[in-house]
Amino acid sequence: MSEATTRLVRETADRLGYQVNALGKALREGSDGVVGIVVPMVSNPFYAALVHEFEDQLSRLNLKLLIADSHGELDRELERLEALAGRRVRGIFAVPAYFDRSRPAISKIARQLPLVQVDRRVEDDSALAFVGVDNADGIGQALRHVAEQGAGTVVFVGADDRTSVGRERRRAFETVVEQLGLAAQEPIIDRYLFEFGLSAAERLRDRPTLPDAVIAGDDLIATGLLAGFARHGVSVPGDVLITGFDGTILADICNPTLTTVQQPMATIAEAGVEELLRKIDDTGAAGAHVRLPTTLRRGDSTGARVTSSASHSAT
Amino acid sequence: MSEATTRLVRETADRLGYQVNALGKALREGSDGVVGIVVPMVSNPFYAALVHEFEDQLSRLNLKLLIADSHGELDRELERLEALAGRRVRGIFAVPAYFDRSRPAISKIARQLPLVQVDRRVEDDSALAFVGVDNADGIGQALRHVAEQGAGTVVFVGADDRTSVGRERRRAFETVVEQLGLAAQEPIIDRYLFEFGLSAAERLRDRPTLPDAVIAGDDLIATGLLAGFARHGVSVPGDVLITGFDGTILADICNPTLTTVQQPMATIAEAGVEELLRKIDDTGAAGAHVRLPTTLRRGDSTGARVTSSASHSAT
DNA sequence: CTGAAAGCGCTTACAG
DNA sequence: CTGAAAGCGCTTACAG
Repeated sequence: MSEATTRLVRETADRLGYQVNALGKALREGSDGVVGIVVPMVSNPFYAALVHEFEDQLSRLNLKLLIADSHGELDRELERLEALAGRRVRGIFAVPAYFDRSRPAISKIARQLPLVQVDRRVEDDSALAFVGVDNADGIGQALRHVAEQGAGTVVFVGADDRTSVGRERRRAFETVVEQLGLAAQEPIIDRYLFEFGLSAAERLRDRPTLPDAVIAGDDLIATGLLAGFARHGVSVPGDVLITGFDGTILADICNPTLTTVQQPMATIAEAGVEELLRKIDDTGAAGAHVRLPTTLRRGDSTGARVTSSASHSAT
Repeated sequence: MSEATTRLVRETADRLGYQVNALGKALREGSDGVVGIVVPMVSNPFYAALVHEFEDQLSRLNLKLLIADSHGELDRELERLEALAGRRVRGIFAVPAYFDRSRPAISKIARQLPLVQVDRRVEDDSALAFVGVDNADGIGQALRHVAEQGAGTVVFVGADDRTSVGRERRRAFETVVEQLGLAAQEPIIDRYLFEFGLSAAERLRDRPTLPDAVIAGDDLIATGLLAGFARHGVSVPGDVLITGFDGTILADICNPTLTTVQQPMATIAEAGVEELLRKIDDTGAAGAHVRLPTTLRRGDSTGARVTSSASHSAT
């Protein structure tokens, strides 16, 4: 076929506005260039950032991202997973709504197509791939930091055991508190919401004694605590120290800025995509569990930092 | 066909894990139950919230949402729009990256399938549907409010004319300032980023005189200004008042809380879905332009509110 | 090397 | 009322 013909065909196609029908292509080829992700709540800045990173990684591989929101509800999660599977997406990233109750749905879908759990996992998931952070070590970093800042009495304000993340952070808190010989007040447990942090601040203020430091389950709770304490005239870090978890933009926006356990969002997305590609190449591949390290990101909520010039002159 | 047979078929299908292949269904039917949305940045809390509302509205109609991120870049936007069109989605919601340069891509896609512009629009778009807020009135609400709080000199810190929202808010600022007889300092113009607000605060502090109030182009810029002023010891609302725009969760999280122009996210999604359904029903339907009203949401960044009990006793 | 046919999984319209 | 055929748009494998 001559070059001229090729050009003519292309030009005519363009002129007529021809566009490949991705549906026909996908049907013929068994799947198309779409990957799905199911998150509990896109409006949580952590998941928004994570989705952003995944979208970025995937677009380099010419893959599109279909985003679904489970609202953290079991039936919605199943419906979303089945909708994605029914569309024969190449693979699915899932942040399970529940540690225990999401297991059947996640396992079922994982039997049908490549699936990688992200951030949270379900129980007995040795056959399933997972990419997330070392939550226990993250909480350890936060606790050691406030201990160094002089905190003796601490309290955990976080989420319940319904999610793997909730239970991992909560248990790590108890373990590390003991290791460090700190005193722990009764924890306050609910959900990852700003409003919860707000009300938790009130409950803490009403206690006979305020703890020296509050370890929050995530940045939303931490910023809620910050706002709640501000309303009630409790000074942070003057009266109490606060740490968050995730390292979202919220930590910059609040005042004082928040000390938080930084999750490596870009690396999570990279590792997640890598795992998914592995599963796509070899459907029988065992599910690897990837635990990435967190880093402590210091803000002003755990005490004013010694400025670098001052710290130099002190040395 | 007997009931027993029906049941047997269903049970067997279930046992074998049969699942309708949405691809075949879609190919046969010409389209499937998927709607696409292209936003400039999912990690902007405003767009995250908007996506959340759209997802909510659509799921009631059994429609799935395919989310794409243009990063505010022209080529990426075109690529995403074409990918969605190639998949023969039912329709597309688009937040155009540019007022002028996005026009060809948006128009082209809109000729192929139902498309509704959301939040931002392109120029000469009388044929295209649009749903957004009355930005001019929103800026008016903010300016009248700071004027009532005693501000005489004001400044606009917002985004440039590349987006319809940027130009609408900026021009409204100039118009209303004149109407109210306020004095305006030289505006500072860049992009909708927290970091920009941060640097703008520094530039304002370095001016010979601080304005009485800063009208920010959105909540990200406003919270950036807040954080920037806090770092440089400028008191808000003591030394300067600040207003935001959007009404995101950021307005609650910052300290002081932010007075902001609240966009009715849920109503925008409702109206957007309604317009899209109209276009789907009647492809030739003229593109309606829906402008929804904003409301002023008062925070502490424009002066401590008189508490309701105090205001009652004062009356 | 070119061109026509087969088939992905579905649903609708039609023949029996 | 039941069952087989046609066709959505694509790509791959095969016949000419």
